[in-house]
Amino acid sequence: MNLETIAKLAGVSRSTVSRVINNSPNVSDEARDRVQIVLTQTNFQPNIAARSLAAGHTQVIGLVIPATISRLFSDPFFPLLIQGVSSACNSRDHSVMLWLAEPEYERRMIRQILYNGIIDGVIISSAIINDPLVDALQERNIPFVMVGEPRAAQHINFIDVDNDAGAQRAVMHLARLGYKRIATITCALNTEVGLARLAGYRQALYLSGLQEESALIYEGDFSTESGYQGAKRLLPIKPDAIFVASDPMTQGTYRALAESGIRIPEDIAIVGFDDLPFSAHLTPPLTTVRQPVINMGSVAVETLIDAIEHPERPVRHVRLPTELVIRSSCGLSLHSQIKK
Amino acid sequence: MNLETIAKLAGVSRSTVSRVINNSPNVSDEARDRVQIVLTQTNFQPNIAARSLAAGHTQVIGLVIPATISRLFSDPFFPLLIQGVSSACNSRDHSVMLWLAEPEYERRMIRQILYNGIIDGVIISSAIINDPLVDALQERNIPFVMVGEPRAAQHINFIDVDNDAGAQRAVMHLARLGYKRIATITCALNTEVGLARLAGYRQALYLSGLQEESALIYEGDFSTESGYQGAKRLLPIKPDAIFVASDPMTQGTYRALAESGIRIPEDIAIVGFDDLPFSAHLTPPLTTVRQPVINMGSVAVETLIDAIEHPERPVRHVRLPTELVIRSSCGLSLHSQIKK
DNA sequence: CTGAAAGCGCTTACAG
DNA sequence: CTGAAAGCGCTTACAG
Repeated sequence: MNLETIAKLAGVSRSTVSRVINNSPNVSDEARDRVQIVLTQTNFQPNIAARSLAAGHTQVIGLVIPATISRLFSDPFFPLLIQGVSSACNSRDHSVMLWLAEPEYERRMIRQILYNGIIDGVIISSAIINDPLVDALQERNIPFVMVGEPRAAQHINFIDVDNDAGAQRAVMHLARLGYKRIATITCALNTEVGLARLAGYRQALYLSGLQEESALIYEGDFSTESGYQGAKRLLPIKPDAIFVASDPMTQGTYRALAESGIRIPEDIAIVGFDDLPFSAHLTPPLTTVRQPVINMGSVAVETLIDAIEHPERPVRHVRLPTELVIRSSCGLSLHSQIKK
Repeated sequence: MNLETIAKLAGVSRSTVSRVINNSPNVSDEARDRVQIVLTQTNFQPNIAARSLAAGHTQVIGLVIPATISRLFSDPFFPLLIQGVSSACNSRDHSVMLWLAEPEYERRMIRQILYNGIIDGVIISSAIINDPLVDALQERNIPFVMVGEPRAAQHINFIDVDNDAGAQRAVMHLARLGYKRIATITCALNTEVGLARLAGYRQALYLSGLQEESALIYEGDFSTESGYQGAKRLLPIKPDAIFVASDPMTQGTYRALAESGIRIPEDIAIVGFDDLPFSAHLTPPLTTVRQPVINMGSVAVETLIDAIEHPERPVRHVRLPTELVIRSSCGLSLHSQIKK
């Protein structure tokens, strides 16, 4: 079943069939109708490989996620992102090819991604700083967009959230509620997110006239385990609130507090960042900064497709809004007052 | 950069280059060496689309996961599986194309999967019963393997774990420790896993001379929430142990018990099924049946590639072993005794 | 063992 | 608006 077959059935040439499939305007209504009918009757789907070869584009995009294996499993961020990308591709009639990679991927994988000749562009999520893939992509002029603002962003399409402002917002919330010794468990500080959220924390302390204290800052690494360790380390110096810079770590923090018999929010307040599906189901439900992850995936796809179809358009930096979701882990909030 | 270029550089024909790339035995050592050198020097990667068109295969496989969105996020099973598939593909020099779908996918997606002409075969995970994709695949004779035994499995390649035996093992463990009123929170019972694990539970009760009691069986749906609801529902009838048929539900169960002030394992024992990364980090660490998810993904890939390359070989049913991992949620176990 | 050539299923100037 | 034809980059009988 190929163009030839359809052409014969519709009584036109291969060229015409190709034109109606690709929505070319240069087809008479009559011809278009005849072809359309055969198309739907036969359930015809053009061969992507052939199209790729002839047209130079495939309607398939690559999604590469260079995250450590363990983070991939424990952080719902990734399934969420994949879902956003997948569904947007779907509705735009594209397909997605997936590469999961340890942060230091091998040259072989990069080569595969670059030269397989079957991909119109790529989305990179959570790249490391100075990702070699990024250089290669730029050099070969392959369209790509990053999820998460990269270090040198001027000529790179990216989608992100304002991590700095979001973090600041979360910590200001704490400060306004009257907390004085606000600690933080950061994300890995060799990532841009990690840095940005820490900067937001500092800003907020500054704006609130609170003293920064290095003992109150614990460097985590996104993992639940580091949230646990962080809490254990912080407790002896008695913070009255902790800003945990990524929700998965929050689970470890909750556990550490429970073990020490410290109650949330009575004895200590917790704010998170992400608002993943589980965050609302912690005990107590977590007050946290919401990041629209699925939406980030979709917007990344839209941006990529746009960059593929209009290479002349300028680079795009999309910054999606963040939102503080108040639940009951900070006490004193409207929500928890109602509960009492 | 294409075969032609390489051929020129190596002083041979296009055909010869193609042969060395594809490991054809019909090449002189001398020619092979010359080509090989140019190949590595130029970092050449053949165009998949062209290969596909010419050879009829692409070295790319499709992975389709028809799970509800919410399950996709909350159940680490999926990232784990994707990881297994991805890494096995990688080491076999294949790529993976991903389709996430709500269980009732549209005809359009099925068509895309079937006819895109770029996929050598597909892996389907967690298919629903009577999945239309499966029928279509069979009809068109496209190689595929399922992760999770399907209802009518005779002519279908699948990878699974012995869910029945695993569940039985878990419940026998409880029975041997002396628990008498053993309840269960099942997986969705419109899935094969759900049915199989329930069957294992029943078997174990029977073998232990325990009375089955319908009030002790609560139908969950894999979600944490259902684990919570299940526990709430079960508590009033005072079970002394619960077999929770999938670890994500276990988190809800733990929460419900904590809210009611019921201690694990002192007041009630819990066994799970899956052994996902978080299972070891619950408080107390969960005793559960380990399922080698990543490995299942890899074996699925191996099986698929084998089926693609050797269509004449018989259908394969792979059943990976399960293992009871004893931690401290059932009390009385070696592990918890040591801790005391 | 090796090369010239046909062909995979499309797209897209080009001529009409 | 439409069709004949060239061409995308490979693979693979076929002949030697």
